[in-house]
Amino acid sequence: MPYEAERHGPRRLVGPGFHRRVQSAVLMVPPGCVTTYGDIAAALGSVRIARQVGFALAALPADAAVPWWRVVAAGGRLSTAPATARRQQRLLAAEGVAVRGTRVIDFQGRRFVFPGIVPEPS
DNA sequence: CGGCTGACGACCT
DNA sequence: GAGGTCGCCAGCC
Repeated sequence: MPYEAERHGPRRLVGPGFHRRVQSAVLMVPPGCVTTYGDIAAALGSVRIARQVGFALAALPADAAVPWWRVVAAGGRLSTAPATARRQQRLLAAEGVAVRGTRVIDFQGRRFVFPGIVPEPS
């Protein structure tokens, strides 16, 4: 599936290669499901770059065609930035994903597992 | 090239 | 459960 943001012109696309790889991964997550920064990091090749995944999403423009709200922290917790967390909760609720406090209800059941996710080689 | 900045995650009180 | 510490590393000056 092509990268939807790409069709809207270069200005919508958050540039560098790493950011694009993160966005491609997020686009795989279907509505009503969630994934974690760590899972995306693992899908990209290293569980150690979970934090960079977060920064890449933070750099997204407001009009990016990327469902960033489906990405939560480990254990189904929402992001630590309060303003972001509120927006995220509202967007998740619109997809039928309930949140109590800062945690997704039934996180394991809602979790999207990336195909071919492999633990770090060396 | 070097320092700064963080939507994380694991672990500790 | 609710705080804090620390290692992690890609971008951007």
